[in-house]
Amino acid sequence: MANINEIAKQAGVSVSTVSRVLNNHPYVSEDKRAAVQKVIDELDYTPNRAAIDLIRRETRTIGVIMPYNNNQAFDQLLHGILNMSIEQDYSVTVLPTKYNKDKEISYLNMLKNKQLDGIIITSRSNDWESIIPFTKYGMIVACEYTDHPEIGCSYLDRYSSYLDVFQLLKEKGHTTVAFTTARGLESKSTQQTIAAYKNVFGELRPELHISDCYSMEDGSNAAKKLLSMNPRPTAVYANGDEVAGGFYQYALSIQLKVPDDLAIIGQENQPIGIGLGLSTVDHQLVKVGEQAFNLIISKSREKQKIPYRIIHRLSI
Amino acid sequence: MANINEIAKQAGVSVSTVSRVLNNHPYVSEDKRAAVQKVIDELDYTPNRAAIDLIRRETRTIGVIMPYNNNQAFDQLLHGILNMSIEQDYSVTVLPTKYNKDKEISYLNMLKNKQLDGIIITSRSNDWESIIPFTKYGMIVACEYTDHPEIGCSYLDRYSSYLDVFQLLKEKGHTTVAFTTARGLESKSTQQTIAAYKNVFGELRPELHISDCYSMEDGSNAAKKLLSMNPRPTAVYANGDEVAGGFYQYALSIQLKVPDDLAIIGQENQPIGIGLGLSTVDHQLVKVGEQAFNLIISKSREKQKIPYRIIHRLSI
DNA sequence: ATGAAAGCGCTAACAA
DNA sequence: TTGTTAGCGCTTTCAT
Repeated sequence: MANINEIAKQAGVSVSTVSRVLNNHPYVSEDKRAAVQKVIDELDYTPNRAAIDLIRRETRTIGVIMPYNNNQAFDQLLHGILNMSIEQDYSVTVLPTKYNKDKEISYLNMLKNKQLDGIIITSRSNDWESIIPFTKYGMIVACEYTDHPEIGCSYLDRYSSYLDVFQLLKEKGHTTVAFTTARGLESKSTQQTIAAYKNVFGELRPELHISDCYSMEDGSNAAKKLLSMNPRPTAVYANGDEVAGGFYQYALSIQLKVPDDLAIIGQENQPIGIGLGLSTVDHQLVKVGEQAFNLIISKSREKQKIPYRIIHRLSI
Repeated sequence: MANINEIAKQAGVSVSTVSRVLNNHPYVSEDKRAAVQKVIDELDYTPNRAAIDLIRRETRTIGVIMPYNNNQAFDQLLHGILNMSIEQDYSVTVLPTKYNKDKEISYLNMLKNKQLDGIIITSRSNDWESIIPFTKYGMIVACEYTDHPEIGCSYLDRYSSYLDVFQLLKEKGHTTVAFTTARGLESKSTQQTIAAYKNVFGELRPELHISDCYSMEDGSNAAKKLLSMNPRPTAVYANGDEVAGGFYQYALSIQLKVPDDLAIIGQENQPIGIGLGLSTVDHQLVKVGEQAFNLIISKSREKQKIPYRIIHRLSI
């Protein structure tokens, strides 16, 4: 395809003038501008983005590190990020890690080679010490809280949220309450859940915590295990509405009534929870994503807490 | 950050030699190679990607046009695409359109300005005539069938699949069967559903088709409408397992038994369907995505049909 | 208001 | 095996 020299030649002007009309600079006479535009249209010319990126030292592209894309929570985050990227005319590149440390680092290197202006980390497997050196090359924003001043944060206060829910359950008279998590102890959010639990109920009997829950099916399996205990839990806090849905389904299948026999509360206000009428705590992940994007492009390293809200339906 | 000239100077070699070690070219003596590598490590140097893209005329990045990211079906496609992109060391950029025609065209322009090597269209609002001119600038692959030879296709044979399901339902003795779709008549897949329906059942009473169904809640609402008809449908083919789940939920809530009073079959083998034991037709969207990606990077304009499979559970 | 020219950081053809 | 050099397509001083 034609380049800027070609346009300049055919329009009978210099490349600088062409560049000026391309970038809407002032101080271009109307006739020259028109002449240039005419040739641009005729030749169906578009400036080469790589050349512009090279000279401008920016790509207007940001990357999103996420373990999986086929997961409701990460999907909500991504959705928020995409919302803002459209408004701000940025591109976003998805960087799936499956929690592979090396992969994660290789993605961070895209900052170093100027392929990306910034990276949003929705979940990570490397520790901050390995990540922070890359802030030298571009903005890094996390969707979790961290003290490190180099990292901007758009986060939800999981601990408070978990505390709230467990307290609510306790107030309703539940003494044996179970909960599920996605990852195990290597995950900060699992650790926070456990801490909140202990804060409210004193101690945690290990069998009341089931990890590796992602789908409705996982929820059903967890319910099966939990509800065969004696005494069995009277309430469960699931790490997502799909998992909560699995609990609901299994409970019904063994003639337990929700919430009388089993109280259920999920997370993230997902479609299935709406359909099933499950109470949930909405961590507003879409907003978390939107805010993360805002931090990136405003080059801010602020720590921004996004409020959660408990949505009361009929399952607790 | 340092550039290739800096490395060359400090290593006491020419830039070509540096370039050669960077690209693992043969004909570099071991000592020079070592010297260069040493400086590269010391200076923590990484080649600038924009410069490489500029000269190579490729970005190793492909774009994925999709209406929404927060949708199970598109998510499966994206998942497949990401699977292959990791293997092939490509980046993928998400291009959300919300079915906005202009936005869609602006994304296609990223091919023209060399920002993207190729684009996968998972769903579109522009007609092919507007899209095809862009094949001049890069590969375009669609996740639907089209005759146009310029467009590679990784597609599912929706018509056959719909035909199969309706036939199955008919064989089971159902005469009044309803179905749901996402979009209305502007969508080819809706048109195909209707055509298959008419092929099997002769005519379609308009009230048996409900569009704009995306979530479980939409499914419940559709069920409410459908099941209050007289005579009411005895089977429903939902355009997704979440929608099917909504039907299931509503049917149970009014004491209808599945499948005796209402047979339900969904699509895409989603977690909720597994949890609820709903029969479904799995269009293998992950594979469709993977194949689309393969077509793009092998620069093939083939038409590849991905087989579907009906998964029999207990809801029909 | 316009143009000449010097890069941005890299690759590759050519020469040695 | 190595170096010189001419670009890739653009932006941006600096003159004029």
